[in-house]
Amino acid sequence: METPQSFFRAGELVAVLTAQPLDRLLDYKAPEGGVFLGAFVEVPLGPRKVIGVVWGKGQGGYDPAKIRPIYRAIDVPPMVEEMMSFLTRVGEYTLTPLSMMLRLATRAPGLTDPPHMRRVLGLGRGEPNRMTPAREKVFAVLEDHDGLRFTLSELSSMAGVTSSVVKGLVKQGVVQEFETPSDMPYPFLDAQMAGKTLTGEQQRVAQALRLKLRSREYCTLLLKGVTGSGKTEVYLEAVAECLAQGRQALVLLPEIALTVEFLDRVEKRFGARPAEWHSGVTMTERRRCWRMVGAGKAQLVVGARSALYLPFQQLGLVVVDEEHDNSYKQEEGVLYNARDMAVLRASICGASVILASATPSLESWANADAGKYQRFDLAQRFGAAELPEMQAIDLREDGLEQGRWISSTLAGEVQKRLERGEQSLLFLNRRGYAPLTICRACGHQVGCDHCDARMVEHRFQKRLVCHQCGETKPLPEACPSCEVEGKMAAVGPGVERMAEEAEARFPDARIAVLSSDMSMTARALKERINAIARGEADIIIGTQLVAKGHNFPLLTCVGVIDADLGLQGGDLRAAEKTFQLIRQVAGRAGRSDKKGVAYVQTHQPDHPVIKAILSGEEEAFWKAEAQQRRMAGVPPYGRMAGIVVSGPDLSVVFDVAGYMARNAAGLHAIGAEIFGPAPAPIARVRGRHRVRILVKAAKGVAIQGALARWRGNLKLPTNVRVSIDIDPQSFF
DNA sequence: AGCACGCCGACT
DNA sequence: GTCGGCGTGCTC
Repeated sequence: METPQSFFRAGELVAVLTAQPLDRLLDYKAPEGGVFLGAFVEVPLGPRKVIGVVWGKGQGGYDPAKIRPIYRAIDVPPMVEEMMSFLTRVGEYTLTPLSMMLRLATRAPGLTDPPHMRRVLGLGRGEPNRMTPAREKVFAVLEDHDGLRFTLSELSSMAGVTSSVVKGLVKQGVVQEFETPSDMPYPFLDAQMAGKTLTGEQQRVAQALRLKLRSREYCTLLLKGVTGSGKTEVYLEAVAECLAQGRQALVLLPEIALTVEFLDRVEKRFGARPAEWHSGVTMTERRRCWRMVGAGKAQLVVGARSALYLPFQQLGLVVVDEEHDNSYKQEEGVLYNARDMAVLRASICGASVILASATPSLESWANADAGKYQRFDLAQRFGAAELPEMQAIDLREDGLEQGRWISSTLAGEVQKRLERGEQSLLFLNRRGYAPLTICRACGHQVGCDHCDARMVEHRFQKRLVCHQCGETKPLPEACPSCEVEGKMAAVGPGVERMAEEAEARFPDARIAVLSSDMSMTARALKERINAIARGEADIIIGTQLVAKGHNFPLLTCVGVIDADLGLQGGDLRAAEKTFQLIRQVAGRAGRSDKKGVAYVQTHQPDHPVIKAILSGEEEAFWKAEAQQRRMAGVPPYGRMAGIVVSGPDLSVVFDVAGYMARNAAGLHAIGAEIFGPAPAPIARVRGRHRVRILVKAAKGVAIQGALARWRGNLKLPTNVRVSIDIDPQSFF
């Protein structure tokens, strides 16, 4: 039955939301045949045709003579009301115009195209004029796969003949061309297939998750499991339950590199691969994914944060794996945290959320502590009995030589592993060769011309690279400032320089560097990691890439080169991030039956965070950290917003920001505090100066309204932009 | 976002 | 005199 509001007859006035940055709805006339609420449509806008969604009944108030009809409805199922309300709520929360939200939800290629067809070949009629051995092979393939059809390249490679053989047969009509929709349905995922045998603990947690799914009511579950405890196997049971209910499931991963391994696991568990959605998939594949999800025909999607905006028809479960990972925070365009928006989306459509991590974010820990999330712990490691032993190496005692970063104690431990044929991992969260290049004559530091960042030397590429904007330039022979030649020097270590030191110290060892800037596809990277995991390297040198969920069964020694690195900079989350990262890296050691040890090089072994890392007393760490934040009134015990004012002229930008800070009565009225303006963490990006204001309010206060009015009242000079980041990731 | 309209500097 | 810079405003 059509409810009165859900269908509009031809000629009726409807409000359409377009993906143009208009920030309001436009009225159109419903087309011939009418349209449903939520229908994806093409509408005329000025001289163009743009995509839109029927958002409700017409608002009126616009010259009726100028109202044009909807051009046509697009051949995809209408947006469900849950999705419309999700986009509205995310927009309100993040202070993003609704049109921009729709843009996120329609980021699929060829949405307005008619269904793509592709040419496939099957058995035709009659006999070929002449039978040859090559032709026989083609017929053999077609007859073996009774009635199945293949593309030209599939058929010729399966038959082991060139495509011209097949083309010749097509010409005679004995092999026939057919048209078939090119968006292939995804293979069926069999939720009834038996999974891996679970341990008692895993089974108990899996069963609890299944029961939660069965209630079909919104809930968020925090699944905390130490590295190697089988978190994935456990939440795949929840996925199985969801699929068995006929609902769709979404698994979010923080990094593309993790998807390949995850796809394999899904295939083992459900007999086929799920849909994939992230920046690495091809246009055709994206199109297929979006359309199949919208048609309710993709049972499971594995993807990056933007997969949250896919047009699910009946979403039952969202898993946010490695939920503490800060790459879930979108830092450009629409500023949102995918972990939090996953919870919002699930709460709107009665789905469950599983937040999985070995080292949960303080936010999730606090929500579980407050009873908002239900927490499940997997305490036991599968196989290996315990977490690696943690040992501090006090760099004040175990001194380092100039230009060296591996202490003699750590070197000795690595040497022992080499002799035993075991692997060692040296962890340093810094890409490139050296983070800083200075002139020994005048002290000049080489910075990026467009940003405020220092250029990082990448010796493999023989260039300096800006990690902010990607700009590169050759290593200068002479100082760009004083022009003295041959005095440019690399200062500080990056992974490439660590590799150099390791090669010098362990000349016979096979050394592999794993860093996120190695331009590799996800598959190639996974391939390399697998090769290393099989034992094709003795010493692995890596950035935080290695902390994220890869298994190295032969690894028994982890060396954290600089545990103090993350604690500098005074960021609010510095302690939490350092704690999580080092715990994650340490968890790489001793996964199979061999015991692992993690050596943590530090100048401050008595620092509370370093002590918590070493002792492994997580609950104590969290309680202490929570207390600190509660006292400071910062997230998750207070609300924050970061306002970045940017423009090409620094003094104009500062004037605007200063004016904003002084004229914020509306914010003071709701009890908010204002800090700044101060230069933003990265004070210049691509030629634009950035100045930051921080707004802090009590937890219960909805600051969006006041912020929106504050921004709305401004008359900004041209070229100056103001962006508001609710719940910013970094604070200073 | 695009695209047109419109008002001021350096060219044929 | 005009070509074209991009600031401003509009799109149902």
